[in-house]
Order: sequence, then C-alpha cells, then structure tokens
Amino acid sequence: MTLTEENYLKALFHLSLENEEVSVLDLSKSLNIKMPTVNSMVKKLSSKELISYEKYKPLTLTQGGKRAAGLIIRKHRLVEMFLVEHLGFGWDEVHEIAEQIEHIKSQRFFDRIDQLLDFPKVDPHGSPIPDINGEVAIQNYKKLEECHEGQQATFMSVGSSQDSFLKLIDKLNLKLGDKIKVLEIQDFDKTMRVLVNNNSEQTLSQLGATKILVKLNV
Amino acid sequence: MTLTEENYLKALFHLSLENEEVSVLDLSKSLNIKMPTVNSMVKKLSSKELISYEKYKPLTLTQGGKRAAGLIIRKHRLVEMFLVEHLGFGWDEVHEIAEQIEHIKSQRFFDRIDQLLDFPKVDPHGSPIPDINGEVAIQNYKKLEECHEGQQATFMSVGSSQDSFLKLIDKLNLKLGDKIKVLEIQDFDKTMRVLVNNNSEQTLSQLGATKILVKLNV
DNA sequence: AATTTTTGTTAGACTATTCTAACATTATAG
DNA sequence: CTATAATGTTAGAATAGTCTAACAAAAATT
Ligand SMILES: [Mn+2]
Ligand SMILES: [Mn+2]
Ligand SMILES: [Mn+2]
Ligand SMILES: [Mn+2]
Repeated sequence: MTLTEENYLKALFHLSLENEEVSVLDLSKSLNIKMPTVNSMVKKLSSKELISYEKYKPLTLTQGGKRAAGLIIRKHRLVEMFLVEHLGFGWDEVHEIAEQIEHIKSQRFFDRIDQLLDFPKVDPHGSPIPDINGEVAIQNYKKLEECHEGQQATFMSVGSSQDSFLKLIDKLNLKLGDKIKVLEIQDFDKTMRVLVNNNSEQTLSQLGATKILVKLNV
Repeated sequence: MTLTEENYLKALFHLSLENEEVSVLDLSKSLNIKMPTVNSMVKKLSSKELISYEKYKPLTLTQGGKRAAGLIIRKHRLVEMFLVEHLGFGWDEVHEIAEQIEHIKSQRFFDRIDQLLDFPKVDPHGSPIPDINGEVAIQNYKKLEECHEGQQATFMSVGSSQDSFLKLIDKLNLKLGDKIKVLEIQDFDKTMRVLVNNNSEQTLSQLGATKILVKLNV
C-alpha cells in the first residue's frame, strides 16, 4: 500500500467514527483533495476490497480496510507517544511528524517503539492505541460540558488536537489524569469555573469544555 | 526536494567519494534505475543547480548539491545511531529503516535525536556523521589488510555494510574500538591471524581484512 | 411537482517517476 | 584508423496521483 492510499483509509476511518454516513465530499474536505480525485481513488481502493463503494452511496470500509486503517493509526499514535515520552516534544508538536513516520515500512521498528514505551494503551492526547490487529478500544467519555455543578471527573482525553486548543490546555496547566471539579456554570454563556486537582481554579468557555473528555468520579 | 531527488543526490555523493569520476551508468547501477531515467533526473537536478551536467561528461555535485546530500546523510546516520543505541537494533538491521526515515521533513526531529545521542560524530558502522552544514569529516583509516605482522591497530570503521559482512564481524565478536594485533599473515592466501583486545584470537580472510578499517597504534 | 442547490461522476489534462526501443557518441581493440 | 563495444541520449509510453471543466443524480426548496 502506498502512503497516499494509507492516508485515504485513515481519513475514512476517522470520519466513520464521527459521522453516521461518510460521503465523497466529506472525504474530499478532510483530505483537502478535490472530489474527482477522491472518486477515482475510492474506486481503486474498492477494487482492492478495502472500501465498499457503490455509486452515489455513502462510503464504508471493508473489514480489511478497517484493519489496515487501524494498524496505521496504531503506528501514528505509538509514534506520537514516543515523540513526547522520549524526544521531549510537546503534545502540540507531534502530529505532523507522526503523519509522516506512520508510513515507514518496518514492523520491527514499531514493535520496538511499542516495547520501549511499555505497550501504552493511549497516545499523548488520550486517544486509544489500536492493538496489533488494528482493533480500537471504544472509549465512552463524557464531555466536561455535560457535567453539572458539584460533579467531579478525571480528564481522560482531548476532543480536538487543534494546536490552539492544546496550547490553551497547557496554559491552564491541565494534564491528562487531572481531577476536575465543576464549581460553577454561568447561566448566560455556560462558562465553567473548575477546580483542578483540588488546588488551582480555572475558567473554561463552553467550547473549551466540549473538547475536554472526562470520566465521572463516583 | 522529493524523496526521489534526495536519493539521487545521496547516491552521487557516495559514488563521488569512491571514484574519481562518476558516470550516468554508475549512478544507474547504484540506484537500480535504468539509464534514460537517470539521464532525465540528472537534467532536472542540473536545472535546480544541484548537479553539474554536460552531455557525455562525468557527473558532479554542485556546492549546493554536496551540502544537500551531506544533510541527508547526516539524517541517515543519526537515525542509524539512534536505532542501535535506543531501540536495540543490530548494526546490520538499521540501514533499510534509516533509508526511509532520512526523508522525514522535520528539522526538529533530527535535532532532538542528535541531542539525545549527545551529538555523535560517527554512526554505528564508524562512518562520520556530517555536521549541521552537511560537511563530512574525512577519515583516513588504513585497511587492516595493509598492516604487517606484529602491528597493533584500533578498529575504527567498516568498509562494507553488507549484511553478511556485519554478521561475520559480530560472530568474531569484534566491535568498533577494539584493539587488533596482527599475529601472522599466511603467505599463501594472506589469511590473517589476529589477537583482539589481548584476549581472543581470530582468523580473517584477506577480503575480510580489506573491509576492516583501522587506525595504527603508535 | 418543478426548480434550484448540493453532491457525485466522467472526461481529459498535467506532473513526477519510471520504462523500452531506437539512435548517437565515445572509448576500446584490433 | 576503422570496427566493435560501451556508454549516453532521445523519443515515446506507462502508472500514480492530482487538477479543472462539464455533465448527471440526488436532495432540498419553493
Ligand atoms: Mn495525531
Ligand atoms: Mn500520513
Ligand atoms: Mn546506512
Ligand atoms: Mn532513502
């Protein structure tokens, strides 16, 4: 499989998680590639039985396509983790590099990284690292936005890897695993005042709170 | 610059070190790409002022081409070193992976690896790592083959990265930095009996001794 | 139900990299 | 110094991946 094909599969995989149905237009937008190009690549991947394609119908990955995509995402996330843990990169700097290294052809290379990291289950953004069969564990975290005043939760994952969002989280001194207690929610604009790890008070916009994924503490 | 262009420059660089003059045929053989293809790529790189090209004349790198090639080789060798030192690869396993990773677009990535390795000067095969300007230090080591009976030398570099050769060196338990004393050279076939680090005796064929590069001990 | 908008497809073209076949030049060997 | 061999070049075609322009189908609006 070529780097290009791999990127199409990965994009379709991600879109399929976010949306009920995925169109050629969706894929086109997500890859920043014009529709006719996507159309022909989809046909090609369909002929390789990685994508199920019927004219004018939504796109889906075949079993094989899902597995292939999962394995690429596995490599991507292992690399991101490695870049943060061993090369000292910030979590806002690793995506672009991982986007390239995920295409390296060497099973062994990724196995070693996995081993060096002691077989991590999540990447630096809290996203699950698919297993050796490309299988992705389903996380069902809650958006912090959905929490009520007084509730306590643990910060498990980010809902966006946008640079500006990650940098904001850094600035608020929030880290995965932190305990977040909702102190107050403004009626007017849903702005949240929260207590982090029982010691630092922070304010979050509603949009920000949407992208902070948490597990409620019992 | 594309991966393909980078590989052409690198190949020409290496050939230029080994031979007085480099022909289109040499480059073609070394890249395993047919001559007409090489011919057109050479023209393209010439138009980018990376290669000096005149019809029917030997090929040379321009100043810029040399620098570009040096920088790619720098990345290649840093990666090889990293793979050996931090991911536990054998020196016979790293070339293929480095061949891919050398094309990753991220200055910072290679800077971090350089730092993590504490700015190494040589790769796992004893070859010099070009500096940040692509400048390669010239090593002038002697072939062990040229040493006389009784001489002592230090194993500095290998003259071949062929898998079978590297594996042989491993089997003989020879490592870069080892002290080698020439005990005896057979008149008949130039086979060498040597003493390694004053404790293990080994036998080397003439061909083998040609590929072991050493610095004479005074 | 007819019209408009959105989405999808086809056709044709372009660049990058590669190839084979044919021809040209240079080098080598009588 | 010619004939042959080796090397180099040109021409033309193929594949992968991309694009624009034009047309077609499906969905959304009157
Ligand atoms: Mn990422
Ligand atoms: Mn990618
Ligand atoms: Mn190498
Ligand atoms: Mn390479």
